[in-house]
Amino acid sequence: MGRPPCCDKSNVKRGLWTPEEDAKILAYVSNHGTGNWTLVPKKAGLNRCGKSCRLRWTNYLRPDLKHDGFTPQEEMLIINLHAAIGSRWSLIARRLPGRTDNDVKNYWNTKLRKKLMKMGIDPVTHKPVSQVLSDLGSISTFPNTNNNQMSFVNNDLMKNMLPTRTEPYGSQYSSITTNASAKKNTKVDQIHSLEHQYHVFSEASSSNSSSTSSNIERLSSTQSYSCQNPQAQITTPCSSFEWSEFLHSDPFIWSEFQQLQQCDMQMVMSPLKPSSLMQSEVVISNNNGQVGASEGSVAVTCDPSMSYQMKKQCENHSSFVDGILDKDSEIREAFPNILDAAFDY
DNA sequence: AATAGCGACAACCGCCTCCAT
DNA sequence: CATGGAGGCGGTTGTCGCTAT
Repeated sequence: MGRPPCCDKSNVKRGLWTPEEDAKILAYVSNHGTGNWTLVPKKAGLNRCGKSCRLRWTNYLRPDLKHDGFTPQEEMLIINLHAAIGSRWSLIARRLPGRTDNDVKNYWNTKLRKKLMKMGIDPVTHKPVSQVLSDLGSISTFPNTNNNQMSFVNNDLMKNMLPTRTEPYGSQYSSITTNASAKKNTKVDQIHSLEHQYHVFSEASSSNSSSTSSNIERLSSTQSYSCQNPQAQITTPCSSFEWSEFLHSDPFIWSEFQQLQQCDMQMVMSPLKPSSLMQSEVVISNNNGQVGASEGSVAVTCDPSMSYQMKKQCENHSSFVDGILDKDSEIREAFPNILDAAFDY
């Protein structure tokens, strides 16, 4: 037999918390600490569900929480992490001291997602819209599904498809797209290769979303994941995904994140990108221009001058948009009829 | 002044995994 | 071993305050 119910759901207060209720929670936690939340309502004299008490504490009352606005650095970190691991808000929040998963989730939904869409970036895949449309075009013969990678295709996005030049942005995207711009003369198939690698990772991470919290921790293993998402198998020929491969090419997610946290915030803004891009381009530095690579890891270049260049790129907001437009041109050259293609949504 | 529209954020809902019984 | 609640999580809804009309 299981445990007894934590509370009578039909007989507990719901809705916004009063200062008095907050005070009771705070008093209880200061005396007894956290844990065993089912007992908290009774012991603290609250007519609330224990689960509700726990949420109130973790999302609002915890003394280590920040209640001020998100900084640009935090904003960039959220975007970069979302690009890498998707909407694992609790994992993202762990990288942001004083922020909760609810904070991050709300900030993403109310601000960042719209911001990216306005810039012509698909907030799901973090790719330029035209690039995603080309991907969609290539799979347009398949039946419509609930694949979340297509979920962005809505009127709001379509209205904002074209990148604007007014939105300031210093980010990974600046670096990504500047590099994309630098690769202007690379062959189309090389571009496709990079896109494919990115796709493989995106699908691998999204296809395991049901196991949420443990995924990133598992990154330190060399376990091989296969694509479980049927749509992923259709859209990408990913028979399997080697986390070890990804780790060796991505110093950000890979093991020593704390090391990165000691670095300059510009480093934190370094992109999470397809492996072949990462290997030659990621530059990480701290104030001394030094960073130690952990055992068994790929050495990470530390170059203060490069960090400075990144900063300049970030300050130069137009470079990001220019990069997007350059990438756009590449795609349009490769798929001249991309915008004429009929899509099945 | 009234109110519709919107953004921000707190809180809830439903699902999943873990674990006590 | 089976059951069912606790805790954790992401998605969604509700509420409040501000602004435009």
